[in-house]
Amino acid sequence: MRITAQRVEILKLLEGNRTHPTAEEIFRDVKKSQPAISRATVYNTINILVELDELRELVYTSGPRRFDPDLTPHDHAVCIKCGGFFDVKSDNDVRSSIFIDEKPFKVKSRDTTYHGLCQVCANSNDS
Amino acid sequence: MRITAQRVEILKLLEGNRTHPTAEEIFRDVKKSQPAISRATVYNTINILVELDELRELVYTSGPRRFDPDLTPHDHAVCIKCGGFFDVKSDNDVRSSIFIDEKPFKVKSRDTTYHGLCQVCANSNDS
DNA sequence: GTATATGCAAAGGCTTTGCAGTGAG
DNA sequence: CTCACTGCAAAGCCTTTGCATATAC
Repeated sequence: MRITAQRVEILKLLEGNRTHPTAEEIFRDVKKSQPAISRATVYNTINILVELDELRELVYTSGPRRFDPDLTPHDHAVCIKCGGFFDVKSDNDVRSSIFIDEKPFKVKSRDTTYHGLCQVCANSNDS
Repeated sequence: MRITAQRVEILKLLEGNRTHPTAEEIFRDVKKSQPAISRATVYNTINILVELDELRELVYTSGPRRFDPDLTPHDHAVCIKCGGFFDVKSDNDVRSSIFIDEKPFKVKSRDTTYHGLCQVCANSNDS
């Protein structure tokens, strides 16, 4: 994997990023320091990082993919009203093996997403 | 919600269906009994059923949406090699409330997906 | 009768691909 | 020097939308 100026900027932007950005958001932000960058480069780099397990692809329903550079085990919560995407501490261990019809399934990763209402939306009264 | 021949056939097809079909697969299968049905009708019906909580939209990464008419609490496992999609018994309860920065989040549903290798793929030796 | 559902085709959002040119190693 | 990466534009996949017609109630 070659180190290019574009990739350096993408990595800089992702480092410590807790906003769960979409590819489009990454593209928009990297454009500030790399005005000529193309979406293809962003998608290409993201896909390589996910492939290398250096970037986590989030798991949820609907909309564009979101990415998370935080590789420590944690879950996520999505507010069904405002769309907010939050980190949640895991309360159970990742099991290395589960059984399906008594046949073992070798777990590589586990993704848990809660769907519901965040505090702000739960307390607001608009329809 | 009106009962039309198309909807009856879609519901028949989904009833007891454990294949986690995509909209395209539902379209293809319903075509057998309703040759003139359009994708728009399938998508429309699916979306209404999901909205009414009569059909579960699965949560996983990549590819088209998959649907599950089994509304009892259970998790899923996806084989990263063959793409197989399996049901998994849940081993923990759905929590009705979690905390994010000490602020409550009202959980409506929880989705857990395991990514890994199914028994067949774990035992095969091809690259 | 009338509102809702249908089928079709077109458009839309997100992502990938093909290709010629560029630049890291 | 060479091969991987880039930017661009086009295409691709999945889904939604607009509209005229059909049909459940």
